[in-house]
Parts: sequence; structure tokens; C-alpha cells
Amino acid sequence: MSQLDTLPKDFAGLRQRIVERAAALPKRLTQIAAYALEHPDEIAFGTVASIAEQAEVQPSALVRFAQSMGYQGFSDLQEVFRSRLRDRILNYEERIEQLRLHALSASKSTVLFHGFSEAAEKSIGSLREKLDPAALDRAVDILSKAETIYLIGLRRSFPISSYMAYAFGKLGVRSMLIDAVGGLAAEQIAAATRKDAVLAVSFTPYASESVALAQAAAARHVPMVAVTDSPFSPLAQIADLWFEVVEANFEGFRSMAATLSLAMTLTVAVAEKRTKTEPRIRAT
Amino acid sequence: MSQLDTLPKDFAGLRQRIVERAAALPKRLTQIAAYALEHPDEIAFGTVASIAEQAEVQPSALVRFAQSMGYQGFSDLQEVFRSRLRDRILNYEERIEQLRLHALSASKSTVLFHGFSEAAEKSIGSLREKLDPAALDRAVDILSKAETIYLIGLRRSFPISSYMAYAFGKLGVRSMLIDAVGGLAAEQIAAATRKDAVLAVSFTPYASESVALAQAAAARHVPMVAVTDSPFSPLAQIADLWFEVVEANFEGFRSMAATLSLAMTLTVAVAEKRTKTEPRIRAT
DNA sequence: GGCGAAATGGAATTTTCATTCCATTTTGCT
DNA sequence: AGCAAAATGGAATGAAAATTCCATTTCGCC
Repeated sequence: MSQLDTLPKDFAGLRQRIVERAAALPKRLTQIAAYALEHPDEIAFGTVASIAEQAEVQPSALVRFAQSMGYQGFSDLQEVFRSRLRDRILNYEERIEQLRLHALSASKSTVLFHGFSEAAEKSIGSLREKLDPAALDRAVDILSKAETIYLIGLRRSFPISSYMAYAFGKLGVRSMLIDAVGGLAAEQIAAATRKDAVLAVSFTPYASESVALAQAAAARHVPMVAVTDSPFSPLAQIADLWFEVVEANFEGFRSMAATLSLAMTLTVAVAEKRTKTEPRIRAT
Repeated sequence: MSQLDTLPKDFAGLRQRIVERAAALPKRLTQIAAYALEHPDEIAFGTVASIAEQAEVQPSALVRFAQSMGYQGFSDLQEVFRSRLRDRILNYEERIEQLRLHALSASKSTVLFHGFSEAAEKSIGSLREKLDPAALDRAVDILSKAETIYLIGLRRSFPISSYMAYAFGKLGVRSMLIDAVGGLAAEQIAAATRKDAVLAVSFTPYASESVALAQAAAARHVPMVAVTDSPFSPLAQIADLWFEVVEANFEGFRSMAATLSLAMTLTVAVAEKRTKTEPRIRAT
């Protein structure tokens, strides 16, 4: 309670404090300290009653333990254990501290920059964890068999599709960017057949034109790989194979970093797979 | 409630059930389904009240959702979301092991993906270290004073400029994307005056058309902010202010993540600075 | 366009949980 | 050993949270 020094807000700091003070603590509280360090996720998710039972102490002892560490009650201490679980997923702890320091002295635009960067890093990190290698291989397989790859991605997704069009061009892979210039989107995709393939990219709120184009292609049985953000996406319904990419956002603006990384991967992988069959130009 | 079939005890099963049933669910519950899959951590850690607020629904709707998935109440469903996190933590060491295995037996495309992701993370990290906050503020200042912001960025930089055009549009900032449709690039930029501004993006090898357009604008004294990769870039010579962004590359393909992060920052910062003068639309 | 059923919002209620309090036990010191 | 101070256990309390209930709105069908 009478805690003049700053009380640990992150798990690393709390852990250190527990180790330091444990020796000077009464028996029952030492017991709790040991339990806490050994079963941190129990502390994070359990209730006072359930933890007390597990650790074979009284509920009140848990509260006293938290107070002896400087917190007002058990709930405050538990919050630190929970934050550890949130952060650990992406290995953050240090980052957040750093960001906090930055944020104090920084201008509004600097805060924005770090916020967007953070969102980008988070997005990439989470896709790295959950991207299915087998799905990636299948997607490359579908696309590399296509005579022409049709790229659907308008509005927010247009940077992705236009990047792929650029890179495919450099790599000598025949592709068609559906850019809807002159209102000719439908005409642009009309030539796609079963021998081609579609790569469709769309995120909430799904641009209705992109969806309509993808559906038109699907109706004609053009093989389709989709990149979208939810199993409820209209693209997920119609694609032969789809990737779920959830981008983190900052101030309501979603990152595109993870999607872009995936797009680059597909582009290069398809180009390389093709080169094995028919030799082609290689470029940056 | 009247759940004869086994109700999901692990997250994977629950996830599948949510996807299956969501279509047949009423509007509000579908909304919750989407939120739950997109923010599983929130469900795991939050309280009914806090989650309800985040997802913009009533607390009672969350309980109904849980019941429609076969659970007795929200707490039971939440327990599944929590178990997912527990498991994830327990698997942490395994994960590293798994990653090691991946690296050995990984498919070519997985290696590509991790390579590009790493390049993106590196690029962002290095820009975070060296981006000058004062320069950022000045750039925002220059751009926010413009009547119309002309966006120059072709070929490899086109994803960046097209993203900014999209975002500026959403934010109600007048901008003109020089997309060179119909070979009309010169005409597109011809209207720019001293009261406007140019944001030019170009990297080695500098697309000659981009450079020519920027020079044309500079000759007419249009204020210019540039994003490029070297002090020797032709853009650096003519811009009033320029950012050096060095993107890491993998297998000869440069990331765009850092540039994109900077682009988002400029876009939002300019929009916010403008809103102080004249009220405008706010959107994602 | 009107009727009935389903869905929804929000307040009321119940349950669960953290915290506090106090009687009892243990510990440390003389 | 005997006393005071600290620690402990367990029940009582109050706060917060989940759940239920009901009036109102929305939706689908005739």
C-alpha cells in the first residue's frame, strides 16, 4: 500500500520484485510467491478462490500477497499476469515500454508513425504464426498452372494487386490487372477461362465491385485464390482456396504489411515454379 | 441449451462451429461472431460489459450468442477462448522447436514468406530509429497547406501513391493521383500551382517518367515532399523536403513496408491537421 | 399494409467474486 | 515459559459481473 517506488506494470518487473521480496515474506506468502512464478497462467486466468485452492492457501492470503507487492488488491496484480499473456504472443514487452517513452516527448505525427509501424509489425507477426504452409503451396500450385493470372483488388486492396501486376511483369509471368479503367472491369475479366486463374483480394467492407467480378469469374469456373479477412467474406465462399489475413489497425487505419508480404511471396513463388517449366526473364 | 451433440471444448472446434452457424444467425449475433473470430484475445480477457462495448452490442446479446453456440452462458464460451491462450503459452517451447523443423523441411514458398516478412520488419525497425520527427512535422505542414495534393509514384511506387489517393479520398482531402492513364500524366500534373503540393515517391532505378513529372512541377515552383532511397536520387535534388527510406530486401525484392507506414502517417497527419481548420469527413 | 414471430435493447435480478474483518494460532523475543 | 506482535484461517460484506426478464422494435409473410 504505502508504495512510494513505482510498482511494476510489466511482468518482467513484477517477477523481479517477487524474487527480491520473497525471502522477507511470511511463510504463507512465500508459498504463494513460489506458486505464482511456477504457474503464471493460473494466476492470469483463475479466480481468487480457484487459485487459492490450487496453491493450498486461503483466498485472503492471495489478497495480502498482492498488497505486499505494492498493489491495492489481487485484481491489480492479476492484470499484470494477464498483460504478459497478451504481450508474449508477439514478444513485445520491451517494445511497449519503448513506445511509451517515445510517446511522451513526441509530436502527433511521430506517434502516428510509430502506431502504424507497430500495427504493421503486429500484423506480420501474427500472420507468420498462423499462415499454413500447405495452403501456401497449394495456392502457388493453382496460380502457377494458369496461363494468365487475373488480379482482382480495388479500392483499399488496389495497392496489393497493382504491386503484383508490376512484379509479375518484371518476372515474365503473364498477368492482367483488373484496374477498372474506363469502367471496363467486366470486360477485363471476361476473357478469363478455366485455364487461367484469379487472385482476388478484398477486405471489410468488401468492395462490391471486386466481389461482383470475383463472382463472375467463379461462375465461369476460373480457379480462384483469395486473400481476405474473415471466413464470412464473400470471397471465402467462392474461392477454391483462401487466406485469412487479419491486419492490426491503429486509429482505425488497418495495416497492409502482412497482406503485402503474402502478395510478394505468392508472386515470387509462382514465378519460380514456372521457371522450372519454361525459362523466363529474371529481374528485380 | 438443448445440445445433444458434443459442444466444442477446444478453440479449433468452437471456431468451426461459429463459422458453420453464423450464416443462420440473426444480425446482431452474426456481428458478434465476426468480432469474436477477429478479436479472440478480447473475448478471453474482457468482461461481458467491456466486450459488448468493443463489439458495439448489448451485454445480453453476448449471452445469447454463447447460448446459440450451445453453451449455458457466456462464461462457458469464454473458458474456451481462454484455454486457447493457455495452450498457446504451453506450446511456446514446442513452437520454437516446430519453427526449427519448419526451417529444415519448409517448402520454398514458406521460406520466401518468412524472408519477405523479415525484410519488412527490418525495414520498419530501421526507419523507426532514424526518422526525424522534425522533418515529419515539416512535411505535414507543407502538405496540409496545399489546396490539392498531387501524388507522383509510378511502377514500383504506384502501390504507395494509390494507397494515399484512396485514403485521402476517404478523409476528405483533395488529392490527384498521377496514374498516367491514357498517357496523360503530363496533363494530369499540369494544373498544379504554388498553392498546391506534390508528394513524389521513387526508388532506384528511378522511373524516368516519375522524375520528369516531378521536375516539371518543380520548375513551376510547386512545393514538393519526396520519399526516396538516397541523397543522390534526382528527387532529393529538387524537393523542398525529402525522406530517406531504405528498405531491406530479400532475394532481390525490396520490401515496401516502411514506406507504406510513412505514407499512412503522412496521410492521416495531413488530414488531421486540416480538420482543425475546416471540418471534414472521418472514415476508415 | 397489417399481423405474428423473432430479435433486440436495456433495466432488474441473481450469482460470483474480491475484499475486509476479526477471532485464533503461530512466531519471536525476553 | 510467557507475553506481545505478526500471521493465518475462515466467515461476512460489498462490489462487480453474468444472466434473466420484459417492453419495444424489427422482420418476414400473407
